[in-house]
Amino acid sequence: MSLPSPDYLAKLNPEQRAAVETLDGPLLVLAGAGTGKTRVLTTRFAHLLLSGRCQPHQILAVTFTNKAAREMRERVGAILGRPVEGLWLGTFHALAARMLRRHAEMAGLRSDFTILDADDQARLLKQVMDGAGVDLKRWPPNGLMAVIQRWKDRGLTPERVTAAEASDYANGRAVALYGAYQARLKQLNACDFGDLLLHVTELLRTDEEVLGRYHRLFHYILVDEYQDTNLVQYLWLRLLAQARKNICCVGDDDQSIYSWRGAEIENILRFEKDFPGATIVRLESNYRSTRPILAAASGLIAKNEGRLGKTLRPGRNDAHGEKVRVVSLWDSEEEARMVGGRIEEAKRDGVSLSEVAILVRAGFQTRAFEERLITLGLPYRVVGGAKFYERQEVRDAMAYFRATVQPADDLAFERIVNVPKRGLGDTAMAAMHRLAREHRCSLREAAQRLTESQDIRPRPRAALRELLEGFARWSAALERDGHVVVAAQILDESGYTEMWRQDKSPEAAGRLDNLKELVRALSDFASMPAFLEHVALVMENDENAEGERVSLMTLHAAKGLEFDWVFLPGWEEGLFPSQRSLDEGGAKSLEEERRLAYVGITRARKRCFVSHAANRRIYGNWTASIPSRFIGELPPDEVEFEGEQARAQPGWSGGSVFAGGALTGYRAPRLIDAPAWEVQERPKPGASIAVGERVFHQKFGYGRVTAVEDDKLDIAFEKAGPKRVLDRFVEKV
DNA sequence: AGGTTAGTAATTTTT
DNA sequence: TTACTAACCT
Repeated sequence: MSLPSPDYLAKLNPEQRAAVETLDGPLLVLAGAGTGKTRVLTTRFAHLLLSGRCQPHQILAVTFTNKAAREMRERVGAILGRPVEGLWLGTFHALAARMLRRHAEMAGLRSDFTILDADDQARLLKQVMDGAGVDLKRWPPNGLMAVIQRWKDRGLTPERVTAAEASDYANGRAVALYGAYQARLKQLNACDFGDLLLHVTELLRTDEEVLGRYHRLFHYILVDEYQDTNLVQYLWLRLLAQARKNICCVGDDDQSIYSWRGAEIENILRFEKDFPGATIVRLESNYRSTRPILAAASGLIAKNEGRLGKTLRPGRNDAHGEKVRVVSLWDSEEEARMVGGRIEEAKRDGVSLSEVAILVRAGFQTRAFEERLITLGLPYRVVGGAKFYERQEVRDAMAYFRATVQPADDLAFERIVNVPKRGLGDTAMAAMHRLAREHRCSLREAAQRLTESQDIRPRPRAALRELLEGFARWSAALERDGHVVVAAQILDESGYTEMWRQDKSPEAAGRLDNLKELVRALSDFASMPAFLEHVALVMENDENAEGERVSLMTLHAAKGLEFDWVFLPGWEEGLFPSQRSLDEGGAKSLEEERRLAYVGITRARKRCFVSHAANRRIYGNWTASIPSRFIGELPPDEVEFEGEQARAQPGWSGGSVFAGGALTGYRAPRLIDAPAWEVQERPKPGASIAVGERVFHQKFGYGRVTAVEDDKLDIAFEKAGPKRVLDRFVEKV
């Protein structure tokens, strides 16, 4: 290939170009934040095709999100000047599902197997545990769910779980329960998300013939976000790459933030060992952020031990800019006011609100900011909240569709058999399950038998018969009238829409809208099963992205995004880094929290505000907190401190002290002399307490006020009984 | 069968 | 504080 550089290569910097043009053998591209990772990936894809190395269908390109897959598809198409078809380009799960459908019978499934979502999984596992006589109070199903998922993440079928990998959950019954759960899935012709990769990997591991077919098929493999792969995904990739060894993984060890979901940062750390002779290319030229922002992020992440090492340098000439600002505040309300005020200022200065984001550690933190933004009249959107396909009414409707198409889908049938209320209670359901067990048939067949027996009262029996007739009618109508028409018919004739019409709650109208939207969405698909597959794998979240709005989201949800202005509130010990995370994972988790902080800072193009509050309301009561150690780890020369001085914290590595102070204009005028976090007084002492209110007393605990006389209160304490106390000794809760 | 209440637990969630 | 679940009452 000694032709003059094609246009698409000329646009790359030398390191990017190396990443694109190193085509043979294993390649790891360490792509720092904002270094043009997507460009490299898509250009490489296009380059493979344009250089005549292979055909489109001979490339396996894997992403984690549908969004990333879509983006890659579009950008490759743009470079090639035409849409590309017949690609093996998609998420790990979508690609695994596609493979599994081809070989379903080898995994004990039919090719039309159902993919269960988290909710179905949980219900199924609970049933299995209940059936095995497990004490569900002592051993919550969620606990076992997590254990099983970790096993699946590690490529462990029940047979492969060794003593060393076993869990002491439910007195050592976990593996047996796992086996029972898998057996039940097979019976239902279903699999969960973890199974998609587990089954396929197991197949590739044990069947050379099948493995050989894929070796012949895939000439090149491309992997995005490699730092987030779990063990089974790694095994799957390694098996597929074994023969030709043309695997290119792109990722950033400093942005590995999903270990709690099974991701193993070790995958990327030991790439060179796993793939001998690998080339490593580092992308360190950052085109996104100003120099101070990069310096702050780099200084922070340098405190991590377990990393390959990489330093972001400004790739733009205009990369000077304001320092990262660290703001100290009295309490979380003041913090919300500060952020709101700053956003108003930014807006006045012409910054678009769609270029402003507030990134928090945990979902519940968004609330305080939402309230503040509402007060100020600033439009916002919360990214990653309840997703469309996870809403109750949508899931119910989906269950109706599933039960129509798949008569054996017990989970779907059970979900809606008494929704709307048809008078079927525990007795009827127990009878149905008993019949299903006796005849080894689906619940739907059992229900059929039940309507022919005298086991339940006439009223529920008639209602059940009507439902079953409905299913028969609807599935017959599918062919004739088309899935969109029938979908609407199902929701109407089942009484489901009517149920929400009768509902007086304020959400009812919205739910009816969602049902309409769902039926509309069906029209984008060729058939009902195609739609169900799409929803199971894609779970698209149509955010109301349009319009100028401040974005509110968790740090996790922000990975891969960028904004001109970024606010990072709540940098306090216990909250960020999260105490829970530290308790569970120790030093390793601390490093992951630090990576999360790094992800947060590197989202910012122009301005970045870190803040912490001395007092925060947690589960209703005020708690004092100290600044996050991460604040002390920011390189002091690259940040500017604002607000009340803080003493150096014991745990601070830098030992730096807040400089400056008293320039905020946001700080509440009190307690000027004392460092904010030494003060024991609660921000809201118990003013005007009325009869009937619940209060807390240091000595007597919680109680309810039964009478008020001047400053004296009669309180019925929950533990200590009735007492008379002075109002200043209690606080409202 | 279904609604009410008391008790309990509480991050992050690409598919 | 809220949200969810499991016993409890009607």
